[in-house]
Amino acid sequence: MLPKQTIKTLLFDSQPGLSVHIKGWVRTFRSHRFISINDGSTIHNLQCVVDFEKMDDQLLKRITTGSCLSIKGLLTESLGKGQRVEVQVESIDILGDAEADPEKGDVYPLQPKAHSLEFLREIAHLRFRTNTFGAVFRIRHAMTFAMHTFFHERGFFNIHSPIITGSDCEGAGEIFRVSTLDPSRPPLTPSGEVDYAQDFFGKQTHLTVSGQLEAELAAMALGKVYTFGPTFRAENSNTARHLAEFWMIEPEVAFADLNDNMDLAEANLKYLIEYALKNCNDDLQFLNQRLLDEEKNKKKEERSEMSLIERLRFVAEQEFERITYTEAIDILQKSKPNKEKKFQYLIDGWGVDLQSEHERYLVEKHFKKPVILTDYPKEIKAFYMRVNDDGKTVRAMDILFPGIGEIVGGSQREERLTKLQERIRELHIPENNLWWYLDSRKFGTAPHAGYGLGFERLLLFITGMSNVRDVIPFPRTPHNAEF
RNA sequence: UCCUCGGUAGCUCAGUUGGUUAGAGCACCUGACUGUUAAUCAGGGGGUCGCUGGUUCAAGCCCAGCCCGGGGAGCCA
Repeated sequence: MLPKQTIKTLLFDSQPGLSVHIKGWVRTFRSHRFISINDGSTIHNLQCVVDFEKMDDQLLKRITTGSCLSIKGLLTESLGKGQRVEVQVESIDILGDAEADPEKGDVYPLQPKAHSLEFLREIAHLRFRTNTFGAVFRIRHAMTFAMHTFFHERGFFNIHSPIITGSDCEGAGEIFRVSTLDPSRPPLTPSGEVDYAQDFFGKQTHLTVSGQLEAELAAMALGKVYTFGPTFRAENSNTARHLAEFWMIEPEVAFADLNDNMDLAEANLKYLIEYALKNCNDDLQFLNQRLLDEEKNKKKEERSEMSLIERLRFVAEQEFERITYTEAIDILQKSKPNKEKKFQYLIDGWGVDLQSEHERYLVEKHFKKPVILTDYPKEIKAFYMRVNDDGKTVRAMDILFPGIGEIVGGSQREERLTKLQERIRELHIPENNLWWYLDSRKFGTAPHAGYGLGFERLLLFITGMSNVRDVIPFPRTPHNAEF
């Protein structure tokens, strides 16, 4: 039976004298007397005190780190210093043992000590039970909830864009094919190619790389929409910022221009940060301390100027710096590292794409706050972005965050049919695959804008973790789909 | 995919110019103690040194290939 009480309510809202029935997992068992138990409702553990002289010795021996217990007892004021209340144990049922002795079987791998994140990644099925990942995934939930709240409060409608799609048009990277054909003996056409007409959908299909194009169609009727779903990229990128399966939020707004788009994105990010500060305080305090402890091992020069929580407050309060690509190139060209040739890629003129080192310089050294870059050269941006009157730049915007880089990428969309077709031809995109998208420009087209927000990158910033593989429960990366 | 660093006990790591029986802390087992906060104290068990091949009288250490992981880069969110 599900207990009515959680450790969270017992620790913070309950008074001594209460009868307690609690179920949870043992974190530590000290001095044969103190069981520290956690049920996931909060990062804090409940201390359960047993009178070992009255308890069965065989039962006590089975109370190991990781085992699952059902405990009945009385809530009392704590005699010790670490907690307000504790439970005087009356009875214990062991719901699940966790072996600690290697001679008796497979040992529960988590110990009451700090483990490396790399080790925990290899036991992703158990890492939920650590303080760090408990905090991270409670915050991930809170951010999911806050994301929907943010858009709902502003009159947006959530659109479920398809996961399997038949259009390979955005050029947003390599795709994962979806097929039910037998890979070893696929049906062939007379000319010897794989005959996808006989495949499940009667054509080639793949996992979505973005819900944007579908969201644009919905925005041309519902006005303000957003998607929030998984996205798949089969790119062989091995970095702390990339996943083969990640979650993206993509708002799309009719009658909005690039300035509206920037306003929305900035408000969106600040709302989430403020929500976390307000509602995830315990977990953030823990992650804050975790980072401080980690920094103690670093050299002074490598330590960050602000703690996690200070950084969150700072970004929530700051106006993001808004500059054009052209202005950014100017700043970078005149910058010290460019003049002293410290950049690996020197900025020698207008038109080149910015590298990570340049984005970091702008955000972390020059402005020292989030930066929104706009109006990039059209050559380095996607076909659907609205061309400016200069004919050279497009109404694109990227939001760059300290320590993370690009967290948002968006644009005002090209709503003029002929201009859009021009761009499609310039980039040699097969137009007939996009007939449904072009229809939105044929029939009642309207100016509109939107962006994509990488959910895991946002979580990196909010939790202070440094690898996206540690903010998604089961990361999918090249050569890794174990769980 | 490229560059770079690494892989030694269940975990975190040390291991000297190649040289006898590969160490420590935590975890585990036995005992002591009992209001602890990753409890403490004493004793004990635990190793295919990532894999394969090579050099050498001798390889954890040197060389080659492969596998796995971290960091950085590219691609991007």
